[in-house]
Amino acid sequence: MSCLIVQSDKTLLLEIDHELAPECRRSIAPFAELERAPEHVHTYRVTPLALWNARAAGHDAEQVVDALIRFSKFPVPHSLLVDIAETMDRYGRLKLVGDPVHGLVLESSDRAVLEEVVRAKKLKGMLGERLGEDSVAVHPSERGNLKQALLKIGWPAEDLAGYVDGEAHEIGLADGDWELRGYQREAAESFHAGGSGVVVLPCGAGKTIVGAAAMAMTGATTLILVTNTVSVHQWKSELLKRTSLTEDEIGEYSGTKKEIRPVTIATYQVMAARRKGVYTHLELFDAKDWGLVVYDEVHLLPAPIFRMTADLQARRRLGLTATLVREDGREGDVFSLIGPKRYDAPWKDMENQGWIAPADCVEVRVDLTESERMAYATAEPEDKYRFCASSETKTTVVQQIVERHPQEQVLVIGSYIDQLDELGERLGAPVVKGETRNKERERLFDAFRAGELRTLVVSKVANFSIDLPEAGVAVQVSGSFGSRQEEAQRLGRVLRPKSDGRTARFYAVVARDTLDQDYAAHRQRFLAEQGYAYRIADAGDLLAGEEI
DNA sequence: TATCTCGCAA
DNA sequence: AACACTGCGAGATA
Repeated sequence: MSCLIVQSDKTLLLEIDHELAPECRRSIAPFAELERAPEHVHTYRVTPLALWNARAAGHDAEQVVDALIRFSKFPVPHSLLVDIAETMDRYGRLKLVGDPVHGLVLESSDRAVLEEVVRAKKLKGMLGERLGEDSVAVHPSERGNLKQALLKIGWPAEDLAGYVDGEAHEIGLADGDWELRGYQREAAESFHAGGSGVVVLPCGAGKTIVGAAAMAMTGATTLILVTNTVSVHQWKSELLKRTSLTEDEIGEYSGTKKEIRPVTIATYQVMAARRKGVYTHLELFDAKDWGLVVYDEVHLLPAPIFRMTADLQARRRLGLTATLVREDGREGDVFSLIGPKRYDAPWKDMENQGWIAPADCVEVRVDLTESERMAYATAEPEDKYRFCASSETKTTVVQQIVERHPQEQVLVIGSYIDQLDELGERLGAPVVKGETRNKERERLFDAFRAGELRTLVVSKVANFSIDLPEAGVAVQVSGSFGSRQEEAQRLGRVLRPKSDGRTARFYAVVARDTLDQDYAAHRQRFLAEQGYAYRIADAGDLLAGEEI
């Protein structure tokens, strides 16, 4: 009848072919993380961080328990339900509040918890004078570090200490031939009500516009931190288009320009740049009395920016991202330093509303040749992935795939330059890689956009370049080991809605029975969590002319 | 002053 | 565990 097996080790097994599976996935996604996603049964894990995010979003333990019981095939282990209730109850047992006399105070209605915390070695030096049975003073400069440390020892504090307003600066949304979409408004409102936190939206869903709406609601000077200079320019032009802000109210702070204006857009790199061990651009944080700090692509936030953010806890902070997963496992630091997840729009919901195109994902499995198999077996461990990912046979398969879609524009994406050069030659398509001059990139991207170029081969530049054109079909031939966010970004390249509503295709060409296959499985996890199922096809069938 | 090229860090 | 790509900043070139 039902589709879920709930185990006492906090793993959930979901039978994905079951008719209730999509509904079940949607119910458990807020508090469970996808761990493994093979063909028939997906494994989720109920993690503390996911439970706390759910809690911060206003879900209570009862809702979580209900979801598990509703979909479970067998009686749910009682110990697990107790554990979930207790874990969720840990969030907010401690509260950080502002105090007119002591500045910042950590308080708890549970004295035992406070005793435990006061004695914790990891919190040494962050706490001040004991104010009473249920409260202790906190050094204001330790607000961020304390939250980070409390999360690590399993007692995440709810931060109710409020924010400085910052220097007021009126920002309105521009009138024009556009409207804030429903989910964008909800996201901005949900952020504003929470004060700080993260908004998760798929690529192309208009994160910049959510940022603009949040800025309008805050009505204060804003510092926007972004990953690269292309993004600096994109934010600026988008803000000019969508808000009342004018050219001279928006500053660029990067390697080449150092403008500080009521709204300033800076790169992470310039902030993280050190000269002889000292950060040279810290003055930007104090240059204005910022009322809001926006962190674009928060899943890529570099370590030094985390450290600086720990000192900015009195300012409102908005994190924007398409995937909250970080390959370095610092999700907890995002939670404690930027804030909990305030809004999350699953990709499939966006698809149902027509904001992104439906996509058909196919994993094409290729056999290594006899000689390749031998070479793979004897290769040094550090060469193994590169070798199997760049198998000769893949080139022929990619050629076939491109021929199968004569009406579509195709992007071929990979990670190894040798392989891509070879592919470019065989397909008669230009290759855009790191060494391609900016002028040349622009020319090729324009030609592709204009439809003069049907096929384009791109390297890892696809991970950074925002003005890369979109396509109807993407073929991935190799990836950065198991990077989930890279996979998500690459799929994003085909998700712009098509004028006739047709489905996009995403092919991952993978060498069978090798490391390539293992990494591919790992990369697909995030997208599986979003409801994308990969069909598995055999390259032999494809080459024999069969429909796949 | 503007633009390019390079080494470096992450 | 390895590769590709990026931005910064400084020095060179015009």
